[in-house]
Amino acid sequence: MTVRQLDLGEAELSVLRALWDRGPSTVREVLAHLHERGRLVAYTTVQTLLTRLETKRFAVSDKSGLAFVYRAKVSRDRITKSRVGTLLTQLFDGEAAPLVLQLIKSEKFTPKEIQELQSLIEDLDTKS
Amino acid sequence: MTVRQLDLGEAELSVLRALWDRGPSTVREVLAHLHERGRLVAYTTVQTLLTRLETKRFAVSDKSGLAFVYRAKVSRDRITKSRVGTLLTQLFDGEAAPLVLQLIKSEKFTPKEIQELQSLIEDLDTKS
DNA sequence: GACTACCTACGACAGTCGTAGTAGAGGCGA
DNA sequence: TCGCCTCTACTACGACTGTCGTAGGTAGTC
Repeated sequence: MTVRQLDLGEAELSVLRALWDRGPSTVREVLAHLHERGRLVAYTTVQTLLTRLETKRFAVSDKSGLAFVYRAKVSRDRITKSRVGTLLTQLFDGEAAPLVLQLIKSEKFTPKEIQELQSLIEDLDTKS
Repeated sequence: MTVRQLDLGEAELSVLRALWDRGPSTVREVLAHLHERGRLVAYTTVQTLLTRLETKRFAVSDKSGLAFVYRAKVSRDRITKSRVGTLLTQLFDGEAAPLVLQLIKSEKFTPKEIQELQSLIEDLDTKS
């Protein structure tokens, strides 16, 4: 069946990110934002993507001025969680620990981040 | 352009996982494996997916007996890293720390895992 | 009023994915 | 040998995605 309704393509996600980063924006503003980070798409492409985001209920639009202003309707956190959850299911049998371990082994962290990690884990430790 | 050659669909990934889990397998064996975990696809669907995996160089086949035997050609680790990398890029600007923090906050860990995390982080700490 | 610039609506198109059917070859038991 | 079972090769097809082009409205400007 493939009912993957909570699904965002990569391009759609980049547009949604623009809305998260900029706040409510017009097509043109999103376009500029994308161009700034090297995604050289056409105006109408962005328009299509925003329309699709709206169809999928990830964004809403309202026409206050001349052009429609789009606003994200899902939080970054929600999408993030969903994506991470999918990854976990698909690759780690839903277990978070292996992923965390791998990340810690293979990625770099600043001392500050390490600090933060440490205190978080100590919290876990005392709670359990 | 969208040249995302290292891309696997969700169904393709589930087949690849079967190869990782079972080792070299025939279509029928993969099919049985998938059925066991509730993915009720048709024989020919699995066949198509395996063919596609081979086309994309994620698997190889050889006909030793009656049927082709497929074998994963990429490691679980490689795919995992690539997937995690994509996620990081798309949602966390490539930074691992925010993801780790979120995972630690929102997921559950066993005492043993916490232990392991702790010692890993201490290692990081002394290295930096 | 006509020109120009910008906006939206809609259609299109190719590539990917998930899913599967059909045709035909090869082996094996009756 | 005949028929059946299983396997492979091919084809198909709809949904989804990424990417745009064109047509047509609207609003200042000369």
